[in-house]
Parts: sequence; structure tokens; C-alpha cells
Amino acid sequence: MKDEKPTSFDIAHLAGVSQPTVSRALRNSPLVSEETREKIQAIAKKLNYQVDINARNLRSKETRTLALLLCEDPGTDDSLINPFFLSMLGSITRASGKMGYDLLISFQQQSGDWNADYENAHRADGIIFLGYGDYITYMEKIAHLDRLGAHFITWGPVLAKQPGHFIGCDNLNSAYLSIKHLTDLDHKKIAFLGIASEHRPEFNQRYQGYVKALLEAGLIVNPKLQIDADTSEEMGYEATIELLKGKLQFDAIFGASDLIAIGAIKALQEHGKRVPEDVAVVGFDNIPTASYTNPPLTTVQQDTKLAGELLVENILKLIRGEDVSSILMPAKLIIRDSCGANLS
Amino acid sequence: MKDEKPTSFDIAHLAGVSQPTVSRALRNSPLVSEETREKIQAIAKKLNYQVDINARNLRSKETRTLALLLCEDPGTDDSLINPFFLSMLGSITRASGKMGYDLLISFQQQSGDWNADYENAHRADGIIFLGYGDYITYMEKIAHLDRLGAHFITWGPVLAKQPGHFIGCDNLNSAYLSIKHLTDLDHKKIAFLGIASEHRPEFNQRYQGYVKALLEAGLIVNPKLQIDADTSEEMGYEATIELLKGKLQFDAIFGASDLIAIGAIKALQEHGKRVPEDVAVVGFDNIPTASYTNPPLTTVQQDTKLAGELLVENILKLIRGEDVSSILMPAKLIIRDSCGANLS
DNA sequence: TTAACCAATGAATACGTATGTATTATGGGA
DNA sequence: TCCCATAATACATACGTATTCATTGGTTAA
Repeated sequence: MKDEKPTSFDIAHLAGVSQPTVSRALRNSPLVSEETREKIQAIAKKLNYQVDINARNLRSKETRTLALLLCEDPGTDDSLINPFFLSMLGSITRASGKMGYDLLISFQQQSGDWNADYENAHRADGIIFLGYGDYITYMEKIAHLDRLGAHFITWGPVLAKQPGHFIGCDNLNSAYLSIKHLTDLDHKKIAFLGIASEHRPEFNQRYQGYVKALLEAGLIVNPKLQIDADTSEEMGYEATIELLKGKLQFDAIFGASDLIAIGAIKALQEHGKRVPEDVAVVGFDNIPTASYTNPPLTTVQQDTKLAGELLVENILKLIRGEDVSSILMPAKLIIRDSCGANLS
Repeated sequence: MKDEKPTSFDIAHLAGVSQPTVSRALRNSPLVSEETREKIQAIAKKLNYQVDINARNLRSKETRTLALLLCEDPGTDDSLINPFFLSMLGSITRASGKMGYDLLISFQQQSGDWNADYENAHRADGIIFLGYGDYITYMEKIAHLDRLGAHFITWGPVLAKQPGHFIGCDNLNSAYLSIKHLTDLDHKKIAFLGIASEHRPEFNQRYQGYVKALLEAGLIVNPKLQIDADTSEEMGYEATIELLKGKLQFDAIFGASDLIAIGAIKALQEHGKRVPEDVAVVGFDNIPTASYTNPPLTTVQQDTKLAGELLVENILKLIRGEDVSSILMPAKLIIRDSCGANLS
């Protein structure tokens, strides 16, 4: 029907007032009389008027938009994302909506210039990093962002003396609890499937929890039982094959993520090992599929809903210039059948 | 270090040219000499200059942003979204990024004023609806959007004489294939779990495919074997309980979505029915979990990657004013163990 | 009665970019 | 030599809003 979007001038004209008065009236400024405000708001409603976001943002230098950046693994080209991230994504979307912020989502290569595209271009007031790729590389980028005064927060491992702000799972204690569960069930030769290098500190922290639990149970830590595997079913599968090919005995596997654990179960079963009778398995993340594996996977549940809310809450604090400190989130062990029953 | 974001005027000053020349140089306009352009671009790079998106959008009345709207079911308050939608979301994000568009994501109540917030406010050039809630209600909203000349496309059932533009799965034929698979395996009393009303046309289409396959196999269609269930494990579970409580015999269940089928399997097994020996089960969507249920679920795979790409491609066509027609996407039957082996 | 004051509104302007028009310089053809 | 076409650039302005400052009319206190 109407071709042209109405502007505040149109409304001003119709109401017989000036444009600034319209602007004020629509923002419920106390500077306009109640009578005028009501008249203006009625006209605005009738015309289906909406403030032009771009004009407003240009003028007020604020976007009320957050950017969510997922670092894309160059390897995986198809659209299968880590289900744990998807769950986080859902909770972040809701949380930012609740706070009146729009959410801009983007997949980025780690090689890209992250800041350029978002805050610097006034596209968003702040950035939430969900998957950041390689940690060492990320740190270099962070340093740059920080120098530019960008507002950003990261879902990732909380370390000492870290630049930027992080919210992450208490990997060490969560992994510790998992392993303790295994040792309590009398498992003695527990393999760790996951990258333990500095490039993946969250896995590294889980490895530390693993070591702590073993030592506490009086068991020997055998580094040969640690096999590198990144978060995917394939990597978990292959790592398990490698383990099976080796000469070392093992009676349990800690998969540093559910996908790894799922791949492990598959490999074990294909090679005639029963889970949990021959080999117990635990995972990490509690992705939806974890309760449907056969047997159902004992794993560590991360509270993605709370995590999303905290990420949003804290990035908003940063935007407002308030102080923020990194947050370590406790996780919970979900016990299912993949570890076997307590034999004691 | 620097407090103020540099503007095109700053660059112009440094380069000894005017601001419009900077604008043109950065957009590679043929109106500026190569020499000038290179000088300007070098300065821009050094200053880490980025065009202010808001100013550009205000001026050019274009946002290069798409909005993705998920209609939020008022019932489910937590952040567990339908995994099928999450998969679509991932593919849409990638596709729009590939086309140079930003993606704005929002969960909406069906009661909200969808258009107001996005295109009308110049926040996005077009809208992709992923979950639209109740179809009848949605149609009313669509009519309004259409009248306003909004650009939008919907992932949903393709029907005759539909306003707006839809891209959706070929529900009828896909369900037909599933049921035919069951009848080929000699199942005769097949239940349909899913809402078959006009409020959920995609389920309705699946029901039509179900009917078609039964008739073709010379079987009787018993409406009592259709039980309402919306897409969730709980609803599938409850519908199956209802089925079990009834006096009707059945030897197979078609779950109108994987989540329904998963709930059905759970209910069946809890009540001492073996799957697939006593009751075969098929699902729809091929969510990641489908291959991990016990037994693994035979289901219909939707090509979410292609769907996401088509949605983005076509909304861009609409934005450019090109013609677009609705698209019906073929799906593929994924045969797993939940239907049993061919007995013939 | 008058000065000071407050409430309500209008006028002017800035935000940073993109584009239509005007201007300058340069070169070629007659 | 002069004119015109063309290339390159500058000038002026529009986009729609929000804010600062100025103005108006009416009210209160001295």
C-alpha cells in the first residue's frame, strides 16, 4: 500500500509539532507534555512507524547488537557443528533477546580480521567468542583486540594471567570427578583421549584432573595411555583403534568430549570389546545424543543455559564499562551405564 | 591506543583529497585514478579504517543483513531447540556468510509484531522464517507482511495457492517412501504419531503420504491409529502410551519426527515391546541422535545444507526483486535397524 | 510590577557515508 | 588557436535521528 517508510518528520507534520518533539515523545522523554506524547504515539502507531535503526545507531553510536563469532574449523566444510556449541548458541540467543539485544551470528576463519568486521564497523557493541580455534593463535588475536579497546568475552578455559575475559567450565574438577568415579568403580588402567597440548587448554585442564584423580587413587600415570584426539567422532574412533593396536592394557577410557567418547565406543564394540564390561567409557559435555548411545554415556553436564546467560550478562557489563572477572562454572557428573555398576 | 574511530574525512585529510574521493576509492570506483586509490587504500589500511555500517546503511538504504526468525513455542522455556532446526540454522549461517550477508537471529513469540522489528526498522533486508509456530496463525501474519511489501521466505510446507514463498520438504512422498518400506517388510497395522490437522500442514502432508502408501499396499486406513503428537520426545512417549492403552493392535509406528519416534521407542521398550521384532519404528528428519538410538532409527533425511543454501539464495532473489517460486525438496530414506530386516 | 524561573517546544546541528552536480585540467581534432 | 570531450576531483547535499541550545508563554516570588 504505502511505498515510503514514514519518518519522524511525517509524524511531526501530522501532529503539528517539530521532529525533535516526536523523537522525544516516542522515547517517553519527560520533556514533552503527556498530551502531546499521547497524540504523537497514536499517530506513530497508526502509521506503523518504526525508528530507523541505522539512523538511530549512527546518531547514538550504539547498536544494541551483540556479535557471536564461531571460529570455523577449516577442515569441516559441511554444516555439522559441534552439538555442544549449538546448545550454547541457543541459550545465548535467548539470553541476548531477553536483554533487548539483537544477535549477529557469524562463522569465521581463524585467519580473518575479527575485529574489523564487527565492533570496529559499529555493527555490534560487543563480541562473544564461542569457538575460538587454536588457543595460541587466538591469544595473539585477543591481544590485538584488547589494545584496540574492543569489548569481547570468550567461552573458553579460565587460566591464570589471561588477557581478556573468559567464562568456562571447571574442566579440572569436572574431569577429576569423572575419573574418580571410574577409580571408585575399581578401574585401574584408564586411557585419556584428547589433545593435551597448550593449543587446547581446556583439554589440558581435563588431563590435569585425570592425573589428579589417578594419583589420589594411588595409580600410576602412564603417558602412553594419552592419545591425541580432537572433538569429533572420527578422531575418537581412530584414537581408540590406535589404543587397541598398542600393547598396553586398559580397562576404561575418558573421552575429553562426548563425540570422542562416542567414537571410542564404536571402535571398541567393532573390535569385540564390551562396554562397560571390558572397557568403561566416560565423556564430557552431555550432548543430546549421549543418553542414546548404547550403552548410555556417563558424562559431564555443562550448564549451557546458565553459561549463555552469564556470557551475555558479562559482555553487557563490559560494554557499560563495568568490571568483569573471569568465571569458572562447576559442572555435574551424569552417571549412566557406560561405566558399569559399582562392584564393591 | 587510539580512542576515536577514524572516518573517511580523516583519511581524506591525510591523503590530501576530499571525503567523497575516499568513499569512491575504497569502493573501487572507476572514477578515481589508480594512483589515488592506492594511496587512499594504503592509508585506510594503516589506520585500520572500517566503513561505519550504520552510516552506510542509512545512506544506501541497504543493510546486507538477513534476519532469521525462530518462532518460540511458549511452552518450552529452556534452551533445548529442535535439533533439526539447529542443523538448519548452521547451514543458513554459513550460506548467508558466503553471500556476504550478516545474519541476525531472533526467537520470537508468535504473538509479536515480526515485521516491525526487522525489515521495517531497516535492520535487515529480508527475513527467513525457520519455525513459524501454528500455521493458521502464521498465515494471517504473512498476509500482513505481504501487504507491506516485506521480503521474506519460509521453511515450511509447500501448498497450493499459498501466499508468500516457501521452501520445504516433499513430505508426502518422503512419508510415502517410509511407509512403503514398512509395508514391503510386511507390516500391516501401522500407527501414525503426529498432528494431522490444518495447523500443522507438514504433518498433514506426511499423513497423506501414509494414507497413500497404505492404500497402495491394499491395507485399511484406520484413523484410530493416528494419535496427535507434536515434535518432542515427551509427546511421542505419551502418544505411544495412549496407543498401548488402546485395544488396537499395531505392528509398526511412523513418528512424524525423529523426536516423536524416539519417545515412541522409549515407551515401547518400557512396556516390554521389542523394537523392531514386536513393533517397527520409523522417524523423520535424521537428527544426529537418530543413528544412536537402540535400535538405530530408520528415518527420512532432509538435506539441511542444501535447504539452507536455497533459503538464502532465494531470499536474496526476492530482495533483488527477482521472481521466486516455492521449492519442494526431495528427501531420502535412511534405512537402519528399527524396522527389522526384510522377511520375504 | 517586574525579574526570575520553569515547562514545553522549536531551531539548528551532528553522526559518517554515498551520490548527483559542478569544476578543473588535459588532450585531441579541426 | 580554439573548442569540446573526457578524466579526475571537489562541492554540496541527503539519509533519519537525537541532542544541545534558544525561544516562547506562563507562573511565582520579591
